Amino acid sequence: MAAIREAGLALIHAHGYEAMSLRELAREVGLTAGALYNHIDNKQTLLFDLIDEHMDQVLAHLEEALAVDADPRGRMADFVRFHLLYHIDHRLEVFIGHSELRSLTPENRDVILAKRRLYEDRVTAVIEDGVRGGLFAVADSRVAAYGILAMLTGVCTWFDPRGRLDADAVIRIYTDMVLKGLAAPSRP
Amino acid sequence: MAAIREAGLALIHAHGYEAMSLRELAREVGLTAGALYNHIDNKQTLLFDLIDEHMDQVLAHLEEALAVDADPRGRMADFVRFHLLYHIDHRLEVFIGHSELRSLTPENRDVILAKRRLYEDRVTAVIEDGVRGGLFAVADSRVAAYGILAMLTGVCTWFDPRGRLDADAVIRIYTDMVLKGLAAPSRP
DNA sequence: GATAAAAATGAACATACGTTTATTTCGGTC
DNA sequence: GACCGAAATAAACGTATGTTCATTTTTATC
Repeated sequence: MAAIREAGLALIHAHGYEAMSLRELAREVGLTAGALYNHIDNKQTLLFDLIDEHMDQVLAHLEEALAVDADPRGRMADFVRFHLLYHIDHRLEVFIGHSELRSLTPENRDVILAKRRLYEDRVTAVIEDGVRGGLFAVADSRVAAYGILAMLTGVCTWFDPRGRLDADAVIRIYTDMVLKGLAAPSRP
Repeated sequence: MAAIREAGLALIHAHGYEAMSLRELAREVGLTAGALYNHIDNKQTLLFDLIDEHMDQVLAHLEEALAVDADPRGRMADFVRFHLLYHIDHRLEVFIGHSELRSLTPENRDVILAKRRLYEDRVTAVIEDGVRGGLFAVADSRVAAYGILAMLTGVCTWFDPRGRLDADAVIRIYTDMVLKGLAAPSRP
């Protein structure tokens, strides 16, 4: 049931997974605690499903976003736009996907980390493409990818849709910084 | 008592503030639950003190790090080195300082956010200096500061002291990306 | 070695936890 | 309108929560 997933997301975000109570979640969706178990397996599976489905979604949308452009600079710009827009729209999932890795079963955590590595691999590959073509120059493509990912994901902590800057302005600023940060020194 | 603060840090990191138990904290330092109250005011104040003292420390060390160099490029490089080294050494505090803002009293949260703003202001000022001098070119110094801060702070989530790269290598890579990302187009 | 201050104890407070279970209610199909 | 599977209920399981308090133990000063 979608209402349970949504309320669960909000409650985990507000209290942390361990401290969030299934009784409060049930109350929030108009059920009693026991009745929840007609819709979820247990608390741990609820957390895992929330994060896992988010990972599947973001991976699928990433493929779409990267399929548009052939040039590494264009692909990187497409990626920056996609990552910012998607993460602005899914702040709770992103927060939980990082802070509650600790609460996952080792097996469940491994599943999520493998999917996250896939995401990082795709970004790293774009950078490596650019390096091979002489457009980018970085000492380590993977660390560069980590840096860019952290920088972009950081919008989740401060972006306000009704703030001084709208999403497009942020995208312009970040795209400029990322492309300049990766760029090879221009030939004279 | 330092042992309480250290164990509290580890327990909050492992379970989240709400779910961490004072009884377990007491057990960890060889006390009974009630005896804890000879050393701390209450659970909330323990959390606040942990974060607040971290903020004070990082602010003080930032001032030292920024006092060395006059040139904006040098100051930014100094900042990148400092921020990376300090955050690598204080991963638990950094994690809690972000993820457990939600668990602070509104008044306590405001205190922390004000200190964080001071930190951001200092970085923003360095960027603005560079922009004024024509060395840097960014559309918005504050957003650029947010981006750089998130990028650097991200090391906390993946850096492994015994991994493929040591801290100095990471510092070189990030310093290069940051300075290039901020740089004004070179004059012909 | 008495004394005073500081620290530790264990019990108590009312309340909450995730999950299971036997039982009742609900929705929709013949 | 009987029937059946799905969904909801209330109660129960043993255990845990932050904090207070009267009492006992430890520590250090003269």
